Amino acid sequence: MERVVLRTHYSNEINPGMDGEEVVVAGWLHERRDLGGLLFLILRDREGIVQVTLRKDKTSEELLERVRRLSKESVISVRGVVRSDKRAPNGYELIPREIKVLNVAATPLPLEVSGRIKSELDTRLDSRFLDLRNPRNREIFRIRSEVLKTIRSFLDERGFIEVNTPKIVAAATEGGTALFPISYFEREAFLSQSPQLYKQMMMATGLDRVYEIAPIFRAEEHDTTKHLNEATSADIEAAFVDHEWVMGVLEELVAFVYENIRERCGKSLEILGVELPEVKPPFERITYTEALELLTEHGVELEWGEDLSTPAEKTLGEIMGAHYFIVEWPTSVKPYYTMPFEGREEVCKAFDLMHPRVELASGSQRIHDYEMLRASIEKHGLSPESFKFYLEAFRYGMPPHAGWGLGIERLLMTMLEIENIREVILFPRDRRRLVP
RNA sequence: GCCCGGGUGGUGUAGGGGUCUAUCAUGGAGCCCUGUCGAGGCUCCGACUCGGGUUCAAAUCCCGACCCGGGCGCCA
Repeated sequence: MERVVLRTHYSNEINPGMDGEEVVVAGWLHERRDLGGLLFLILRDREGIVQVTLRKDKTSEELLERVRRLSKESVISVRGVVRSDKRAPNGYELIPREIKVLNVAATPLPLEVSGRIKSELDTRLDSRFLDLRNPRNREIFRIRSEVLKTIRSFLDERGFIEVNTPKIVAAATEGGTALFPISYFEREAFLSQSPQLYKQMMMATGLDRVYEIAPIFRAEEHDTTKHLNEATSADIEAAFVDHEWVMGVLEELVAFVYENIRERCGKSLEILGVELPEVKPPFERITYTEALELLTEHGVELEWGEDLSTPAEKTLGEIMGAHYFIVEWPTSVKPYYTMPFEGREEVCKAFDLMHPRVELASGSQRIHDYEMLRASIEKHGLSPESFKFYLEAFRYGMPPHAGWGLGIERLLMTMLEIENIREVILFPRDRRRLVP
């Protein structure tokens, strides 16, 4: 049986030097320009566009008829001969020998794929598959893929082991954020808000350095351009190190991601119209108390012990102007597993990595002493009983350890200067949106 | 959840008591055109979120619902 070839080349694999060669390209009918005796079809694939040129006097009536009324965004495969011509886009065009119509697109389209008429985000998300045919929107996801690869290779290089922890968990273990309850056979369970407890338990195994890139679920009813109810978190945890060490990993990672994306995603960045700034570690560090003083100087008053409000975060971002760390947080605003400073228990070894626009990551050195952790859980008004499975790991030899969690969507939106976080995730889940 | 703004053809918009038989662009249907590249020209098609109210008259004003955007809150 003969194999049907629907594609031999992507559009970017063809050049004017291939004049006379036969190729098969496949994609979507981006545009049709009928000049009467001349008909141009613009085919779009993942890598760009190809012009297919049909001359009325040199093309069979049958072929002309097939494409003349073909709707935009229909799927076609074109077998044709490359013809070098400087009048054509990219310097070449295809003279078709055969055009297969693989699927006809219905009309009218729910949005303008060309991007000539900008649709609202809501309209775009309703027809996300079409929205992502627009190169500008699609390239975000190429970069996203490259960012994830970069993070993996960076952490692999440093001896981290990738792990997968459960996303269905037994209880609202950490307190704080709201969880999504689900039905788990005869019991109630929850979607995991963070791999925190499990990655810490990994420190009691001897795996030493672990990371996980996975979804996190938060049932908060936030309604902003920087929150999602299902997001992606890159988490690390490392044993025999302190918070300073993991901060170093974090800032070097962020800088490496910028450098790598600049190097490997030049074309995508160009399509997005983004020029990545130089990001050089070490990032500036300010203590929580210093942050409050800075804010006071700029007319934003906060009580010591309060978490930063959105306006405070914005003002600080304007002052700092680049990535920075906020360190030495009040112990009271950070979770129970955070290690306080010895001798001044009111502050702890926690840090937030900030981009001028938004918080990117937070982490800390953890409490590794069983009794201390137990006491801290109680102090936070939580019950050690419900943390038994976690606490057990601290009874039989838990090394000192530290870690952080980095929001992938936050990283992407700040890197690519995208206003709404929903744009950097394929199918965002927010307060109102569950479909598609 | 609170505050502010909004909902007009498939998409994006103009219009803010009668002049609306509702503007423009894009799109769709069709015709013309041999070098388009946001092709061009001509013809046609297609809309006032829903429910109540005010008024001689409502896309326009009022009330409610639903939906959208922004700001905030919530969120280690």
